[in-house]
Amino acid sequence: MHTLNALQRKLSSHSQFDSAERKILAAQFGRPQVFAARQELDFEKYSDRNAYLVEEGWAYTYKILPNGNRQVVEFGIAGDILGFCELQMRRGDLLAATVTPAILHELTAGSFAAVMRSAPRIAAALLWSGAQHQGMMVEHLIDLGRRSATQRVAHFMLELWQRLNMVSLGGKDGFKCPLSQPLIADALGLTAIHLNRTLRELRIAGLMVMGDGFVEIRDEKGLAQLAGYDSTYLDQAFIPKAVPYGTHQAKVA
Amino acid sequence: MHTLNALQRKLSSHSQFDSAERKILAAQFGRPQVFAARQELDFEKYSDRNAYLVEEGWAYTYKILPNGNRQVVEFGIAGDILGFCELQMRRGDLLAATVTPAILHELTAGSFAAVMRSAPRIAAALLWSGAQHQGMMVEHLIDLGRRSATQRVAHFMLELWQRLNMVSLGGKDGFKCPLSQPLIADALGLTAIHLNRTLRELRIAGLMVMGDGFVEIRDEKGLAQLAGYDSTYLDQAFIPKAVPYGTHQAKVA
DNA sequence: CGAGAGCTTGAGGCATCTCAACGGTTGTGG
DNA sequence: CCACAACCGTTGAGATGCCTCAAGCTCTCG
Repeated sequence: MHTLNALQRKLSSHSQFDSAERKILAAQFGRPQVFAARQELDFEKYSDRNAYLVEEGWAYTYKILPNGNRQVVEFGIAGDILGFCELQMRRGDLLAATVTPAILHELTAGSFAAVMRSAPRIAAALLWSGAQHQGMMVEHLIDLGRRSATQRVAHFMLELWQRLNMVSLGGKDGFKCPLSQPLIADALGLTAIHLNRTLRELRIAGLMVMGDGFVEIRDEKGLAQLAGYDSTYLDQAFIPKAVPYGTHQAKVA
Repeated sequence: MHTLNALQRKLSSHSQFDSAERKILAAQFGRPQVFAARQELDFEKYSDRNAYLVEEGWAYTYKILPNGNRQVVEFGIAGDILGFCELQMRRGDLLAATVTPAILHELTAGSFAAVMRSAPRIAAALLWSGAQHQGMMVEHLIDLGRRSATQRVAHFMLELWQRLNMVSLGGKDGFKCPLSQPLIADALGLTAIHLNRTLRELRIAGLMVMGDGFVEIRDEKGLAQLAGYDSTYLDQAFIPKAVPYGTHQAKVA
């Protein structure tokens, strides 16, 4: 039961699980597999569709356009679930791959349903995590739509840092980051070339330095102001007042 | 029970509801309110957070950046739910407003929980709709990140047309569209000025015409090819094979 | 030792933005 | 009923942020 640490760590800021709940999680999600770096992930590996829960390492989802352009939709780190929406819906054009060597749990629609059914508190935590995920997508949208290149990079790095800190993978003044410049560029809607120049600007401005697989945040406040960064959409403290979805003891007319 | 038609129409492509289920829907979601055009919607109207289900009319969610720029996140038409993720999560910076006069249902976290609990098939349909919604956000992301202005407009219009058709609000060769050019521009990450020129190009190319509150699709295939439009992410036919979330009769180890 | 990938820099081009202006429509208040 | 404000749609001219093309260097891997 030493696996599934990442998901529990992430959801723990929402609620702690007891041993029965941990058992359910382990039974349903506990099939970790080792993947090499730069390996494609198949959302249709079996007859049914499946999603991936990241236990360790980095992965991402992306789409290739007809003209060959690539748009990275999201990066998955420990505790993240990739392909959740593909689980619900046939959608052949969204692809996924690992960045680094990674340990992933393959989730099926059935295992998901079982968890939602039998462990209401986990279900609520997963929905909370889904809402957070959607908040990130909104922010990503704004990045691409209305922020300049420097703002995008600053915002992206601050968000990534906070996400890593939420699963104890960040450092005091930076974080390990295996993402290549072409990969980040395709997430931010930029050219790798322009991203490179933007990173240089941020370095010269004394705001942040990226290199050697590490991102060093030199001036958090400066970056936050530049990016208009407001982290409430990742807020861990908020717990909904109302009964969370999935508590199935009561009957309602 | 003549209200809530829009949601049922939208979800009907996923599954049909019986009279008991319709009763639950009406009891929990059936509090329609009339709103004027251009009216702000408050996600914190009551002590608890609330979302809005669109019954009739058009609305949208957006965010204002520190520099005054606006990014429209999504447009809501009949059957759409705005602020779902805000229901889960405190997030003060996302705003919403009506475009036209509109009839909206105010949804609370509690009413949502009650539906999820007591009507599994509706819960499954709502999750399906949520997945579709997320698919749209992915496509929106790609619009902003990797498509040219003409491609964005073409893609946006085709998607909107299909969404309207899904709730029987579209026409054979176009649709009524109350969105102003500044509004669409802020959704697509463009200037209103440039959007205007882009629309002219599309008109001259014989692909589509927008004017007088109507969008006329002149060459659907041409637009689809230009935009790289693939509508599978809105596919209505797909129904997941596995047991949907929320069926709570069985117990799982 | 060669191939492939990433990082970096230079020079030129273009898609889109900014600033500016005008006419039409709608709503509003005196 | 008129005057005015606010918003929208449209067009022009100039500026610029980002892209494209091109090249060289480094590192890793087979």
